[in-house]
Amino acid sequence: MTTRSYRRQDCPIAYALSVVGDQWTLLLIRDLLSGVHRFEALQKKLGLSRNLLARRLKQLASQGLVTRDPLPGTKRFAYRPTPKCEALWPTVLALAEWGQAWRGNVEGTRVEITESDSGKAVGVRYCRLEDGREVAPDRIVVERIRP
Amino acid sequence: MTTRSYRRQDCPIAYALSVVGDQWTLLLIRDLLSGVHRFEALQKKLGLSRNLLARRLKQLASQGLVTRDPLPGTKRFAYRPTPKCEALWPTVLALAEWGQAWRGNVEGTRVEITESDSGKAVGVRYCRLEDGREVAPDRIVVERIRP
DNA sequence: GCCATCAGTTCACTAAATGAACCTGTCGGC
DNA sequence: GCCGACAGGTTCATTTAGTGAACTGATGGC
Repeated sequence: MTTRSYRRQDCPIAYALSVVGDQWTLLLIRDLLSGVHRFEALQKKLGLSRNLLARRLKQLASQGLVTRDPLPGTKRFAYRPTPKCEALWPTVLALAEWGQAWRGNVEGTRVEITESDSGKAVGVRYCRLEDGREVAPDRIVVERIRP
Repeated sequence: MTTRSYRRQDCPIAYALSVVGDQWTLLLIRDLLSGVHRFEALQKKLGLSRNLLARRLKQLASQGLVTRDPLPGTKRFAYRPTPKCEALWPTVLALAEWGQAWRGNVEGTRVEITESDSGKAVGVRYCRLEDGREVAPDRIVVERIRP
């Protein structure tokens, strides 16, 4: 990736954006996470230039977000998300919730999150780590701690 | 903003990224949300060109994420986040958590989320909407519902 | 053997970001 | 009432990044 000036910022958000913060990467990750693993399929689904897709995949591989696995018996490949990539699910879903809530009354495709066994609706929220209870947005405090 | 091809995708994530998905916007929002409201201060803190900052602020204003309020008695302005912008807190904090967890053992600045009255640690997690109980990541199912 | 598909690469072109200089208005000092 | 500093921009030349089309080369099905 490029050496943007914000990479030098000492901030986990800046770090995260230096890895996944360009125009296509989070959309690419959305598709990798939802089971699209092949070059052609990704290119067709996203509509970005093959050129750039190849570059992005290399970058993601070099950052440890995807692996490039040869499909057995062929010369073809599957790009599979690693745990580092899967850990972006909450980010992607937080974006999806925001998009749904604020895109106006466009009746488009929705993203629904449910609990696997009960089928009950789930959202990306704040939780106390201690006991897993939800905390309302107006009761949270965000601090930056410098080492 | 530009008319990138992914804007035409019918997906709330693509919509969200069409608004906040470029290189600087989420970093800009991080600072707006943490109380930096002035043009000069934002430019110095972020280090992006004044040029581009002016453009991004206009775009964010036109999308309803910030207001440009004249400061009383002066010809100066404060850029303040609207509720639409504040609704991006979970996205920003999910990115921060990911950045912290995966940037390797760099001992840099951390972002800590706590509950205001108890001071207990809080994280961005999945919660059942019904009763606000945390749901483990391996028990969630994500579906796209087409209208 | 032939055409289609997959996984790229190369290249010319366009769009966007960068960095520096410039402009205007205000305030404070003197 | 002149000077410098600062806030909040705009303009412009240069650099960098993204786009789209064409090309390569290996497989695979029939």
